[in-house]
Amino acid sequence: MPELPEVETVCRMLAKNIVGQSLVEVKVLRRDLRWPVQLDFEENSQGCSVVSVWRRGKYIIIELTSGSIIWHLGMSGVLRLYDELLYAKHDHVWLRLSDGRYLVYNDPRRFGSVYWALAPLAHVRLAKLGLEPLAAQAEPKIVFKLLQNRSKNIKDTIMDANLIVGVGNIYANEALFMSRIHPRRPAGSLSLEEVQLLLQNIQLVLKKAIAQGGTTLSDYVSVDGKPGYFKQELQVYGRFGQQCNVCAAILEKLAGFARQTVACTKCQLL
DNA sequence: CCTAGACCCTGTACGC
DNA sequence: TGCGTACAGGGTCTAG
Repeated sequence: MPELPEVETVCRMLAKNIVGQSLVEVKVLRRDLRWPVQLDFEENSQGCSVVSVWRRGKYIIIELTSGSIIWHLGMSGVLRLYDELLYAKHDHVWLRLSDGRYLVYNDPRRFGSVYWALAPLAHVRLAKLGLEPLAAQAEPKIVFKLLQNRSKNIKDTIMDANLIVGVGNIYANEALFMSRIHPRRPAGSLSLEEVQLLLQNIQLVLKKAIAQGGTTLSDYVSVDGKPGYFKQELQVYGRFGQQCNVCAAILEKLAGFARQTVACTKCQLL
């Protein structure tokens, strides 16, 4: 399941492989993704050339000579380059490039979405996105202020893309463990020092995961079909019932969260 | 403005 | 073996 590091990995691969090429043919095989693919998607994007590929949060922006394609991979979406077109189950969109290769979007669960927009950052899905955790504006004081007066637990709060983008369930679990902060702590109760530590660890875990090509749990592969190698580094996610790598206590699965939450309640204090 | 909870979807894992 | 069910997850929407 693609999180920020996986999306970043895909963007880098795409930037290397498709910039400068034109989209010779654009085909949508299924329009009922998470949001319906606009009826004019093909005609808007077809014939344009790729200027650059970058991301905002978990949204991939393929900037074209006219407008941009915005792609969100959802949970199970995969963008891959192929030398030839081989129709596979759950292929929903493909783009034929001027070098003859195909960029194919496959997504079994169809939680992903794709749009064409003239100004991608102004798009309704992107306009209200929060801070980029790896960018310079993500300063502890700013994040501390964002968390003030919030009673919701810190774990679900840092996963809110309207505040901070790109921190999905895996990395939220990991960053809180690294910071020795209990997931159930009210977001507003964290001190500036704790916020600073948490932010540092969010950045650290994201950077490490990017360096390893992301985390492949089951379905994620990059553009070249290769998995990520961060799974072996996970300290808590998916390890409930196993021993904490720091204190050897048994890791617990905690209730009351939007997503699976695992913590060492001996290391991470309320 | 904030929060909790439902919802979208299908492959996988598990119990009987 | 096969069937049914719970679960996984990001992001959005609705109700309170």
